[in-house]
Amino acid sequence: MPVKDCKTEQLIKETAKRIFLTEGNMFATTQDIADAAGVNRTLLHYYFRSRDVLFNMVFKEALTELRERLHEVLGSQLAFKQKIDNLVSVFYDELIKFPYLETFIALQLNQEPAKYEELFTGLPGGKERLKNFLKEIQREMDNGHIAEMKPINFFINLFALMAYPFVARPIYLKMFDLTDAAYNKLLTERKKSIVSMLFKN
Amino acid sequence: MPVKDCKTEQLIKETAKRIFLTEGNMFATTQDIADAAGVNRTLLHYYFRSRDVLFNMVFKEALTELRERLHEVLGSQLAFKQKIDNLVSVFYDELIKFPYLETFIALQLNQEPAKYEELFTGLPGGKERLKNFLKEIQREMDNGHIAEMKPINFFINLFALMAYPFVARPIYLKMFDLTDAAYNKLLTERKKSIVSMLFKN
DNA sequence: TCTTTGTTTAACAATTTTGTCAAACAAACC
DNA sequence: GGTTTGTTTGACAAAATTGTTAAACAAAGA
Repeated sequence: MPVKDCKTEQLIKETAKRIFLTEGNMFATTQDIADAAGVNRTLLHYYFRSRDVLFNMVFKEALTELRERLHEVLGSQLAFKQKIDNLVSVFYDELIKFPYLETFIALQLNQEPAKYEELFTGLPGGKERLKNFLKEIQREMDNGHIAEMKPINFFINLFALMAYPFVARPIYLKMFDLTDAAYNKLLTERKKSIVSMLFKN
Repeated sequence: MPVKDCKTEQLIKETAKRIFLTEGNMFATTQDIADAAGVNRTLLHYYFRSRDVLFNMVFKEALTELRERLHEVLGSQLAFKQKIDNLVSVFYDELIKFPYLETFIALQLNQEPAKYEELFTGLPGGKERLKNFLKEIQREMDNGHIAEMKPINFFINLFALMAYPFVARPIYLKMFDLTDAAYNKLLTERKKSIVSMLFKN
């Protein structure tokens, strides 16, 4: 018998990830994905049974990976500012790979909340680590390092400044007649300045 | 003959707007929309010919309205800070009505750029007004009122801080176990603080 | 070589969604 | 009342998409 190589299975999954999360094509059909992967459409059903299973697997994997990386950063023993620095780097890496991950999760979570429940409760200690991070934020405010606000608002600001420019890229390309390269340069410059925007100086 | 009342036509369009842009259900079928509007599905085709036409009309109308309102604010003769204040108010109003408008435009613009071309070139004087606003931002930096950065980054920051919390609402509801009411309160608080976040004090 | 196991394919079936059409209907106007 | 014009409906057709099956195929081991 031939060894289970999983090569085709992996190829299909990676292609689906690219189409859904990198290119942001929510409406891609099984045929679209099969074509992009260069395989027969039936293989998609052979390995994943249905489009829905593949769709959810792709999200679950991508979000789990992101969550684990952020979890690690938040749990590190670094100084606050250094921690934020790492967080920006880690999240930027993810955004470059999957700029539409957050958008899709948000849309899906709105449509079928039950289905994605586990994605937010699956990692043990996640809630605690998040709460501790909010406390850390509060401490930094008390120390006068960052402006006074609800810690959760600081958290949202941080992610807004990182994620939004990736999601809204097509709009700003059109709006300001920018090339992809020019926009990428802008994103790189932003990366350096996000931390300084959030801290008092 | 009966007077053309357009009542049903309007009802269908408003319902589609609600489903697509307020509830964020991109996958809604013609049947879904007809059911939500309480009309026969054939009427949707009678008035709009196809799902695609309706889909595009909904976007075009919503975006055109938003663009005109922003255009007006940008063109006003108010002081810079007051102008930003107005902009936040206007954009917040739109986000409450259609939180998913920007997301959808971004996704669609990525998939079929040609189709949405006109939405960005249709308003005469739009580009100039935008350029002037960027110059205004530069002047404020020169005067030391806001931190030094590329004006376009100030622009993106402004919209990131406004729009992202609406788009990512479902994620934060889950992540921090918040009720809709609590999140709305958060959004209201943010509204007041967005301006102060962007300006030196 | 023959069997076993897993992979790939084409053809087919089922389902879902979209789009069409003719007929029924309702209101204004003669 | 009958005509006209626009509206609404159900039945039907077409298209697109998903899912299934049986058979061909390939590689490894007895």
